[in-house]
Amino acid sequence: MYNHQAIEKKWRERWVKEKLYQTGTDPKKPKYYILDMFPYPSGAGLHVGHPKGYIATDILARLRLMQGYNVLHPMGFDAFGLPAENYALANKVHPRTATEHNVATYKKQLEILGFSYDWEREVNTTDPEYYKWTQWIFLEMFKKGLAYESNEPINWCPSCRTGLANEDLENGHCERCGSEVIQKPLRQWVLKITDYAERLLNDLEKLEGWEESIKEMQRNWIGKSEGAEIDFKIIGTDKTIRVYTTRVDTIFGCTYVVLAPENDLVLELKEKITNWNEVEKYQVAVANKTNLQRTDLNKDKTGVELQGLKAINPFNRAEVKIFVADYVLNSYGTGAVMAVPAHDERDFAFAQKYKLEIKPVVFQADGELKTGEASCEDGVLKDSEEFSGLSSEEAREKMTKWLAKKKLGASKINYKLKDWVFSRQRYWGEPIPLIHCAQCGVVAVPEKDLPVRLPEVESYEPTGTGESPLAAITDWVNVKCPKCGGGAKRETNTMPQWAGSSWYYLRYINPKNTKVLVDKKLEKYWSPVDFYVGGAEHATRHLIYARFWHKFLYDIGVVNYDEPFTKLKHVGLIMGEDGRKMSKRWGNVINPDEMVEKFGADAMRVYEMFMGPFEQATSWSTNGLIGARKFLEKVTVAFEMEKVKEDKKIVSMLHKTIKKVGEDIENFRLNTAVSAMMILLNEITDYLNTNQAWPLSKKEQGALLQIIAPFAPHLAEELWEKLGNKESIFKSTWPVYDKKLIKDETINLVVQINGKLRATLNVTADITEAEALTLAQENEIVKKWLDGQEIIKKIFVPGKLLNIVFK
RNA sequence: GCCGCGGUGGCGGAACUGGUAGACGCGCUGGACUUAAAAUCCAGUUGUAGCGAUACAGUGCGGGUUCGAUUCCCGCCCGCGGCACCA
Repeated sequence: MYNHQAIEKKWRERWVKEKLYQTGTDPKKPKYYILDMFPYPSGAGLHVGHPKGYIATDILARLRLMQGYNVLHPMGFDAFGLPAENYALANKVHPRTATEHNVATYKKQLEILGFSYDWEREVNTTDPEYYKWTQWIFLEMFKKGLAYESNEPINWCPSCRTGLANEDLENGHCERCGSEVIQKPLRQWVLKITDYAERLLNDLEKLEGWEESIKEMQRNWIGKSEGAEIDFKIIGTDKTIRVYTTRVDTIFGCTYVVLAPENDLVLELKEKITNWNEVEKYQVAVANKTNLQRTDLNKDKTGVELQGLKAINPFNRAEVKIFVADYVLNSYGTGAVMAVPAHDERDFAFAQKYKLEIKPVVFQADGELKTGEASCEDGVLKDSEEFSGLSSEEAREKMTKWLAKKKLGASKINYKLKDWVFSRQRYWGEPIPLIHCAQCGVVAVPEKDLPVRLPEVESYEPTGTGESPLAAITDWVNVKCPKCGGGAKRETNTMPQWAGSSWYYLRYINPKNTKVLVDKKLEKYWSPVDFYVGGAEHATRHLIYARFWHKFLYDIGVVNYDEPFTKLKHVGLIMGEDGRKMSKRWGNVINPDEMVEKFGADAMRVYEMFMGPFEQATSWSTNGLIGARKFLEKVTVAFEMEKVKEDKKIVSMLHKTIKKVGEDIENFRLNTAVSAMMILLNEITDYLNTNQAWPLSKKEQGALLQIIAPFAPHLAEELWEKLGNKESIFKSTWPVYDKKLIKDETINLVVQINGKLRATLNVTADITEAEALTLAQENEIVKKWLDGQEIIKKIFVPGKLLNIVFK
């Protein structure tokens, strides 16, 4: 049993003393920027799932270090946010105090796992010298017109008493606290991310190093759709209903139009609506529904006809009824649709319920038409006047042109992506650096006055009226207008947690320099991030926001690349031993500190990599961890042997393993890398036991330690030193495998008969087909199978197999 | 419903661009050591039949392509993740 506690402590101290992991700056060397998503330092501390990603990046970082790269492998903390504030509320301590405490705990926990972070570059989003630049970026956006105030109804969490972006919702519930979100009109700052929608979508194509699943989620989230807006005149008024559709081709089947109940047009038509009472009652009923009721109860469609009004289908002059119904969303498209029940499921359900006409106009090539349901596929148009006979695709193009010519509509692209609600009515966030002046309007805080620091407050309690607690601090709020010098008030909203994490990867490049956001020269060298690793839960928020900010910074000339992360992998969850998500509720939470103390950081590292494919979720098994420890134990025992008696076969195996481990780390296939090392160790141990000597020379023993080192850095250092090396193993050069040695002299040639394995022959690797056939035919089993058969075909795969086919 | 990913022993998982299915680890069984247990070491471990060599079946299900399919194609079933009245 090796003493992991003593060894690990010894080497951690030595690494710090020697500044081993200080970021390399030799300009002649290539660079590698490898980054983990930085954690939010919660009060609960790290759980075993956290380190999985960190271990993997650490292994790759250490490989790159040994391959002679300048490696940038930093860590920091995303420390603004609600939990610290709520904790502060409950315990009457400043959120900063709670945050500092948690950061210290996290650092300690990260330290004992032996990561090669350059802590001199640590960032913390709550540091005023950091958030100065978060504020600066916001101001640049403000100056470019990308930040605007909006009084539109926003998602409001009554429990957190704060506004939320669409991305922060989960089935109409607050993602953070789970309470039901309501719509509340409130003055908010909003960022025009939709201006970047097209680029955010298109540039996904360039990101070859990203997993398809995450790119797909982003595509979904951006939700581009191409269609047309069409005007329906309302008879007897000067008003028109503008609808949005992606299926102009079905317009001859339009039998009514629908407005969202909140559509302003409804109120404008009040005088002409003969059943206004009924309509108004419906509007109120819908307004009282929560988001959840509106979206989740998608079974029964409801609505009310606007009696006394008809609209005109611009294509065939048909008069159609007008409805309000809450299956139409005011926030998407124009808040109005043309209903084609024959070719849209929702319209079909509504038409059935209210006994409205269903008129099919698009047919499949075979003339078939489904009955009892809407047929939504493209087809060939009928009963569509001059457009009859066209395919849906042709029709869409021609009809859109027709609309444009007649000035009755135009083609239009819509996105599901909404502008980003960027303000929070909270204390523990970056103050939005704006000043409201009665004379000058909204004025940016001058750059020289940044950062706008968070003031000390008595109470963190949100006011509940929609104002941030900052609003109560009058001597902070009241300022002079930077423009006119008159009395003015500070903006009291703060930024969402996503703000600080939208650019932190740039800060690591020059964390000590507070004069600029990012040093251009250093940025040119280090950007973009070569490899980025983190949880899939950030696929549609953090990763879209960061891409958005990065593109903006690119546009204003701050950065050289228009995508921040070249390669991205997401880390699979570690589940409890019972296969369920780790949670206090199930009592299946594993504490990493305890595991490290008992079995060592090296064992923990090896085990978490060995568990399964990196991206996949797998269940924890403490027995598995013990298995990893046993492997390290074998390594230790082997290095107690001094005598050497080289063995060709095992030397060859070592070289194969060097090749495999190197390639597997590159491809993040860390489970098979560990397995390959275990196989090699098993061979070595067998040899040691029978021969009482090492099958490898001292130098080869060193190479073995070098490939183990990224996985189990402490133990590798210890044994490396024992081999007589004076310098750290991470200052050594990654071993190069000998191509000649990985070639096998003999192979097991598989002999199949009619595709079934019947024998394996141990033969020289370069055996020819003729030789193989002769040998095979001498084999007793093969002989038996071939007896009396007429061979019609032979397939020979050199170095692999011979397949003999008869009859 | 739509999109993405996946389904292999008792369990986690391996198998390169179609070429020995089950590597490696866990667990289990038997044995050695021990007064005993733990630890360690050795042997076995997909199922069925057989003392055995061996044979047959076998990678969610049903088809297909191929000398040969976990891998490719078609049609299903199930699980996970995301989105969801987005017109």
